[in-house]
Amino acid sequence: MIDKIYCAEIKPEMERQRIKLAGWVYRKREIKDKVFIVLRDSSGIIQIVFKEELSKEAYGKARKVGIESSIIAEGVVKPDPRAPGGVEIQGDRIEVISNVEFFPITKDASEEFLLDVRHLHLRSPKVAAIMKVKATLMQAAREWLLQDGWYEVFPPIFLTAAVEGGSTLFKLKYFDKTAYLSQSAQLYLEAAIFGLEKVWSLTPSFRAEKSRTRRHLTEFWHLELEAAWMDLWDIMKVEEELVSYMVQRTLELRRKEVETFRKDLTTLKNAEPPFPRISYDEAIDILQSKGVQIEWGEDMGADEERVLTQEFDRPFFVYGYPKHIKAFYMKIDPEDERKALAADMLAPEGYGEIIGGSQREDSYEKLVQRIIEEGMDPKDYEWYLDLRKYGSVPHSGFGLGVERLVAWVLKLDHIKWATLFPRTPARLYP
RNA sequence: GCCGCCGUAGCUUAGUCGGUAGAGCGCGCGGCUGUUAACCGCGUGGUCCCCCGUUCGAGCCGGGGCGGCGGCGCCA
Repeated sequence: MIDKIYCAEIKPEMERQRIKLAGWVYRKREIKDKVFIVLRDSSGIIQIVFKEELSKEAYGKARKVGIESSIIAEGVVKPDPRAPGGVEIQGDRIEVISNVEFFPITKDASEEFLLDVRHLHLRSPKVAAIMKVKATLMQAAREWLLQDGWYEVFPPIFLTAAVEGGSTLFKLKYFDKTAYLSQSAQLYLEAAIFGLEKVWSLTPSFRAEKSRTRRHLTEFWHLELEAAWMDLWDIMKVEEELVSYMVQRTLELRRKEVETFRKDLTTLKNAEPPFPRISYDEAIDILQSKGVQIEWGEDMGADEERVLTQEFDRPFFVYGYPKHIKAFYMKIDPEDERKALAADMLAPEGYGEIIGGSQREDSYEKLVQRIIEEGMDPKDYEWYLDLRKYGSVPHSGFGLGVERLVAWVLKLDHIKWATLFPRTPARLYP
């Protein structure tokens, strides 16, 4: 590792100090006997001036270097009001590690082109800022989970057939058998709670749906929690505490990056427990009062959800959905057989669902009945049903879409910007 | 699966009535006493997505195909 300092570490107080930098040429401007190079590294940018009078050799090399070339430069710190950021480097040495003739990304690139050259786009400070925020959100999640006593587990990604509507699963050859890519670790986490009680996992999930929306990817990162002895209300508390900690911690550690994407931090700052809780019934009432055409029993579509999220200035829960629009493994509300003990967490500002959670059906008989009702075969769920045969307990869990959370936190217009190499029905490369 | 839109230079695009395909950016050369995605001048660069048809002549009109984008459904 070379002995260099980061661009962001350079401060006006370091005047006259000699320093070494390594990074990439972000901008270059030539004026008569000077070359201005704005150098970029993972921390930020700094301007280096190469003057012919200071070093003819360095000046000559700097003149020839192309955008995005990798270089090592040396010089002296000099505060200057004309420099971006108020400080610059008077450069007298430059070593060109790898020169670039021409860099494909220029100022008029379309979003589509940027995705075509995503491997090169990743070096932009804006993308780096998103990835830093994503990393910090997950760091915060780990901090919270650790201090609250949750065990991280590592569930399988290869699955056998028939879990929750096979049409959304990616199919692949597994020697002489057929396997599917996991779309949720949930069933496996449910098995894990019998030994560990409170477990979580972070895995990729795959959905073979040709969804063309700003909140769907075919591959996304899924943070899932499952806990024994918790009912729906317990798990909702976990959800709001976790999300709140992730958001507040990120505001603390990554304020600068967050602010480059959103000016108004209100909804983030408001994300403190308790989050508002409204029932599905209340949600329908609100929508009907807003003139939305929706009847009790119908699922909320994207349009309805958007209207609802605009009624809130922080994340909120909708609980008590009709059972027929929810998954078979969710427990039926004993006080109202039409409903499932399910709750979604929706982000405000039009973002909508970031968490789907529920209390799970823990009775063997009822679960078998639900599987049959949904037109599925209990034989396909033998091991899962076993969990209800041998020491079944009340338990609950949820799944959080990591990219969806990032998209809301940074007010991104599409969750694909929250991932390194987005996978959509049409995009598998790069 | 359904609805809508779009394919012209490396990128972003203009292209009138069907008549030799134009610009900006990038890149190259030159200029400029401190630039801020610098600026100025000159130069460089085309399978007009593909096929078929109409026509003396198609980027433009007609038919078919392929690819992509936006939205819905599905969901995290």
